[in-house]
Amino acid sequence: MSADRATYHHGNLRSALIDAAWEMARSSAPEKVTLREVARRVGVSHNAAYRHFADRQELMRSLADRAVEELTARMQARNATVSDDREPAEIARARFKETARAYVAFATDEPHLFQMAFHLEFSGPDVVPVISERRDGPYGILNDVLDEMVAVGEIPAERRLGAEVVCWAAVHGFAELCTKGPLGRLPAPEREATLDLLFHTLQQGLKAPVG
Amino acid sequence: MSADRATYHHGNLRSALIDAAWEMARSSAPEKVTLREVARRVGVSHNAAYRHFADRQELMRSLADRAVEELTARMQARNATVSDDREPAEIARARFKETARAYVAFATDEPHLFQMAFHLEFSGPDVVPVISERRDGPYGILNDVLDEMVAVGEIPAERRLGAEVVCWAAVHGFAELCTKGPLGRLPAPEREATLDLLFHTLQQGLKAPVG
DNA sequence: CGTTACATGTTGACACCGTCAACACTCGGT
DNA sequence: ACCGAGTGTTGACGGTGTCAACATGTAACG
Repeated sequence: MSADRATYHHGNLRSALIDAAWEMARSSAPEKVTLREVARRVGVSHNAAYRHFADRQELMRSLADRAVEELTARMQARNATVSDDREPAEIARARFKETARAYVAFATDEPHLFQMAFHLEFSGPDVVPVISERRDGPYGILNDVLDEMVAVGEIPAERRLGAEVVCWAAVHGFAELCTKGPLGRLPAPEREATLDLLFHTLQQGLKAPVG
Repeated sequence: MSADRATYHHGNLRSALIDAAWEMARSSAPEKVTLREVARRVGVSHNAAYRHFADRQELMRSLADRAVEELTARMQARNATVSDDREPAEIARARFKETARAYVAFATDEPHLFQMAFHLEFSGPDVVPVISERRDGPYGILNDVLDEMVAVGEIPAERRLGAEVVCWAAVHGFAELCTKGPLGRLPAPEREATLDLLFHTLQQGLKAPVG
């Protein structure tokens, strides 16, 4: 009865818990997000969460899903900024760069959420099953962008297979090194320059016929 | 005095603790490595560790250092297997591939240790300061390999700057996706094939003059 | 309208964790 | 022989996730 809410029942505690946990996860590492503290912030007793989540894992998985959605949204948003009054090849390259930049920007702007999105334990077993055919989420956007690169002649069709994994690995690795790795204290301008180098390497590398 | 050891003083508890923690970290996620359980395994009371480590963090940092050393050793070992009775360019390419393969193999064979090695919180602030000039550790090996690639004509000298970051990001990202990401359930043969694709893309991409 | 079933929130307990303070033992130098 | 520093132990504290038992509000059905 320490609650300062009007009714005994909260109304929609589930989403309130997720929201509070989300704010918490934004400024702390995932493992610091604690069931009891979340409950405290919502003004509800510890254990109230157990009526809506089987255990802590399930709450965290919700956050992970939300983090992936957020990442997707930011990639899409940046993708949409590419003006289409240029030649197709240039547009395709711009889309490639911008979506990848959004990916890295998310990692550096919201390192904890980024970490969350790729916390294996939390993200369900269905983010991308093996080398999925899924076309939604970050993976789907990347696939679309690469398809456009092929359509536009920037990548030969026979190099398309597996290109999404190569690109994802490269960009994800860069983001990871910026977030938790030795590139963490790299100033933003140098980071951008290095990222451009990465783009250049990928684009050129994907043109060469497979030997 | 629940200890089953002969003397009251252990002898060299510090390294015994590290060893026990190492074995534990090998089969569990870093956050599951617990001071009390480590002490239990060594047959010493909880809190005994505090005579040798300021706190849990310090123990974990020791493990992270050791993990980086282990990774380095495996890369070097694999590097040494490259026979040198071929033409220089081929040798350089082989070294490039083998060290990177060792990196990924470490990640897939010992996912928890790999995770440990790159746990920002644990690894000291000196793994690679910014874009370091350090030549030891995995970063050093990579730099050596790339220098050889330049010396042998596989990479033009003007593309050398930043190449180590690009390669590291790509390989690290691939390893990361195999360990904690959506590539986790990718069968080994396909993983190798995709990794070869990554090598090819990097090698070709690093040849092209920077635009 | 009244009662009963169910969903939801609370309380209290348990085992585990990291950490601190106080105590106990051992050993090396005097 | 003794003392002090170094090392290991005990016990406590607050924090955590989780379970079981309980309380309360809501809705459905008579």
